[in-house]
Amino acid sequence: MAEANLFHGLRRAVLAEIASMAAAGELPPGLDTGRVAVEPPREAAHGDVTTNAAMVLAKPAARKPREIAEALVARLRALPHVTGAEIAGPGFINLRLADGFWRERLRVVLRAGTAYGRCDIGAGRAVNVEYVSANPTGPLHAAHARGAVIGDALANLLEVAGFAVTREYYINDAGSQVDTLARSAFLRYREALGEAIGKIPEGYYPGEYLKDVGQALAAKHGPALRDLPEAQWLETVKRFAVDALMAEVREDLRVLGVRHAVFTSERAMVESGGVERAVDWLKAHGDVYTGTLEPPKGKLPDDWEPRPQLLFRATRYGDEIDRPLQKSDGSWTYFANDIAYHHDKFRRGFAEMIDVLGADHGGYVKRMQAAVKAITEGKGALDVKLCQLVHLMDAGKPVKMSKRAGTFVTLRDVVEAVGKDVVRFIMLTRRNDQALEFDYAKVKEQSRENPVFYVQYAHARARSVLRHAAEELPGADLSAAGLASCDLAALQAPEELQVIKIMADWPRLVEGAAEAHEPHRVAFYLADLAAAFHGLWNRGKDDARLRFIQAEDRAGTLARLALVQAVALVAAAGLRVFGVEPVEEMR
RNA sequence: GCGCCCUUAGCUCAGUUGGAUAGAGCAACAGCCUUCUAAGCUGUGGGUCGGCGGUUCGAAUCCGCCAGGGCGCGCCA
Repeated sequence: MAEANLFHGLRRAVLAEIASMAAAGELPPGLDTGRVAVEPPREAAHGDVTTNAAMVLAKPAARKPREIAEALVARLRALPHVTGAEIAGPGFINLRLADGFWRERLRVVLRAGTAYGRCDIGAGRAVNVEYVSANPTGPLHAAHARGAVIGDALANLLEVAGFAVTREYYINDAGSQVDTLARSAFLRYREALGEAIGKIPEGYYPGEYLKDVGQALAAKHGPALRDLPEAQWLETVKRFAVDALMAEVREDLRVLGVRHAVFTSERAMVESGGVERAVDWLKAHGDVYTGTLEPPKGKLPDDWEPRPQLLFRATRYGDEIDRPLQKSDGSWTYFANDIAYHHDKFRRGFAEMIDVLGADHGGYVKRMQAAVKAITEGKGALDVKLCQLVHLMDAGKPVKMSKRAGTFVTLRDVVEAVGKDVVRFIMLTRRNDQALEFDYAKVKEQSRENPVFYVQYAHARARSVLRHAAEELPGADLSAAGLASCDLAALQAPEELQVIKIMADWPRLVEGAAEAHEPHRVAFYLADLAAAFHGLWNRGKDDARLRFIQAEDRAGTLARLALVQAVALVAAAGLRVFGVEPVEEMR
């Protein structure tokens, strides 16, 4: 089978020519070619392929870029499929490839079918992607959807790139927030037993959703807990409430189409001695000491007093200050627990870890990366994807939310309003570290400006043509495999070749996006593919020769259907990375 | 006050890990189309890449300082 990423082969060909130039004495031997890039040029006008080889080699070879380029371009011109090679700018070499070469790429797409774009840069390495990890103190709200979708799409992308991915959710069920949850649930329990509880006091979770938990507690325990001192009901109620809310969270995630393979309980990890294990490990490596931190610069916390405490030597691993592991009451800080959690991930075989977190964790990244470096002796790597805010709008007006009043828009509200596929796609139309505007009205609009619609429409349009063709050409094999072996000579128009070139770039895009951990690149790719396909379609309006189905031209029709089939395949492959169902028709 | 992230066309955003004359969609302007296969098409104008320095063949991209916005700043998670 032909190599999916055609630029790999081209790069090898360029390097082979460089080697033979060295052998012929035209270049010094043993040059480092690591920085030689062979890629599509930014501008289509510059040809199909560009390489910076002459410029990169100029310095080590002590030659002028253009001199090297002259010699190299003559050799590249002789390569198979190369129809043009020229030197441009400061020493770029631009290549043009034969139309026939591109037509053959179409067969590569069709033969690979739904597997087109898969690659093996991951080589089966284990990667742990942790995402959502919201506190189990309430239903997921709209902002959680972004992290959920980014994490899920990134996991899909890494799978396509050949990694062994584990999707993980960290349940923060150990801290004081779940104590607050338990007290709030207990209040609702008393309410369910008929007591008038009045206004929910400050410091409790006011959300209506806790009424159900209170009802369920009352149904299970009757009045048995009501008159006990807190110490005797807290554990029971906490566990019950956390379980109930995690069930809600899982349901929210299911509605969004997000499924984690592993749920790790912070509490279970702490109770099993995970923190001691991790801290002892750090102690043994000299990364823990008892010391007193300088007060933070600027405004002091009201109750600041210098206090010796157990510290992690984060400065040794690139952080600004050393970080506390224990609170004043001797219990572990959240950070200590998180070190233990990442230690645990590493022990489970994950050297590569990705945490998808909210932007409010920004100040936390350096210390966690320092900790991962320490706890894995430099063998592990942690990438943190911070997700910026989502601004919910409706027709340009902000949707009102108040966390204090407990009136926030839930994830489920959003999914019910526009559908999971729209939520998923839109959440991926911006880089994770940029704020995103989510406008109910705009995301449902059926227009060029709405990328979900535009991309889905391209897929639906392609599928529609194939359905139509099946009626026009009874008995023809219009499957991808069948069309892969038809005569493609009719594909001559620049618009047709342009669509093929974009599809030929899909494997390269997957590699780059997977390496950079940037699923949003897929959204922009799909929009480009859709634009080229719609453009081709529109050209068929004025130029009948570009219409896909032409009764009097069976061979040409089959060739164009091969193109259409490939567009459907690639669009579907991209949408599946997003966990979005490609639609057969627009409704 | 300190740290992290962000700043690209009037607006919304890309920019392939340092490449060429910085791109796309809206909006604006100028035409076309009014019916086919499915909710239009073509063209034009628009930029100090927040600012100033530095690194080098080459910077939106890397480094330093400054400005503006967001987030965070021991005993919240």
